[in-house]
Amino acid sequence: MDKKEKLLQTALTLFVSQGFTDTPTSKIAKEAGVATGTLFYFFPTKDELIVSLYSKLKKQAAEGIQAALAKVNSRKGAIKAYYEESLKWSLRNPNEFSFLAQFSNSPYLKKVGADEVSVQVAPVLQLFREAIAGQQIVDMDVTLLYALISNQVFGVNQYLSSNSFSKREQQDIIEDTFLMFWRMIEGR
Amino acid sequence: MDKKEKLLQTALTLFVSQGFTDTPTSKIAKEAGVATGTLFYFFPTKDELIVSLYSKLKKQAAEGIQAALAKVNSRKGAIKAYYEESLKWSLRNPNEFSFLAQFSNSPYLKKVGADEVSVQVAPVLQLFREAIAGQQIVDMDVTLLYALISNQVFGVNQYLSSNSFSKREQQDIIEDTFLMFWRMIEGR
DNA sequence: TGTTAGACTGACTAAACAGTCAGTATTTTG
DNA sequence: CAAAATACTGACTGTTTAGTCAGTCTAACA
Repeated sequence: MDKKEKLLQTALTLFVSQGFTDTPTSKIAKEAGVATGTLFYFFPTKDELIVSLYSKLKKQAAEGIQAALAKVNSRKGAIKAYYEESLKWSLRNPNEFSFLAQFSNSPYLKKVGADEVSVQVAPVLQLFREAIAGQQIVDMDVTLLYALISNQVFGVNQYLSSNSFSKREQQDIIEDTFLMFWRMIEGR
Repeated sequence: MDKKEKLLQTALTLFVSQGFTDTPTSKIAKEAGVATGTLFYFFPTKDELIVSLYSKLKKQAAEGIQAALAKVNSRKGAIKAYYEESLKWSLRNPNEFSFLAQFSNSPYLKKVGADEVSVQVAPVLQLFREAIAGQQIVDMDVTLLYALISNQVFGVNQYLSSNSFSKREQQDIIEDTFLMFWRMIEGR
């Protein structure tokens, strides 16, 4: 496998289990089966490795979720698809999700361009805007709606991943909590 | 002032702006106006300093919020009070809140006893249990309800603190979002 | 007043770490 | 094939850092 890719993958595992700063670059290189110099050949500094990993995962997540949106036509269906796919992605990729959570609550977040973050968010905001225009949901700042849906996804993920449910039960909880979310934001 | 207290306070500020591991103990001591040895006199290791700070803040937050609960009699009122006070505390204490968020998403969390965490949560779970028994809200796992309310608080805090609203506007948003939350969880 | 205990000091050290670099292997190109 | 560019190596270094320790200061008590 590509050594650069192997480094990112190893770094992910180690970062999730020990945190950014308690994971020495030497250990990442060793575990990935490459020389220390190689790590710095691809990533000039440790910080750039961390930020690269963030960008890669964020993009990866967004693509998977965005793909599911395309298959839907109704507006409520699109928001539901976004909710469901976000949750399913996070359950399928617990390490990736945990890394993103840790990163987003750390001072590293500042090292990422604000526009890089907003690009991923834009399509969801658009979805909310259309639903407001169509009077399907309450008329409020779409960034607040985005904060609400993201954090509900986060909370339900927390709940699902700290219990051991069957696939069927998970699916039910995902659907139930989406209906609750929809009830929360729907107009009237 | 108490040097131990001064150390905790200084550590908080530095941790929030630079992260745990990019804040050397030497800097904490210097900024707090004490010798390095003093820091290790009170906290045997840096990790214990971090965990102590977590425990202190968590307790502090819980007390403030719990106090407001006592003044309320109705059940919906109690849940509303919990929601409002949590948000207000987090807005009044942004550094403290940011530290707790960072800590909770870091591998340090494992170093805190599980029961220490659950003690703070118990009264809220009880509140939900009673509301379910009284058929005021949907009958679902109270820990899921807890995950939902906590994360909604977190999301609304995020929104409020990244915009500059007047006190009045803040209050309105807090109340509106609580009503939405209630609509989400109320039984039929 | 002398004794004792806790608070506090800061120069010091041993270990760990990010990043370098001079050089070797491998692949691409002309 | 030669030459050039790129991928990769790992021993090494300068710096930073958590934590130590031998000893000082303060206050209370007997």
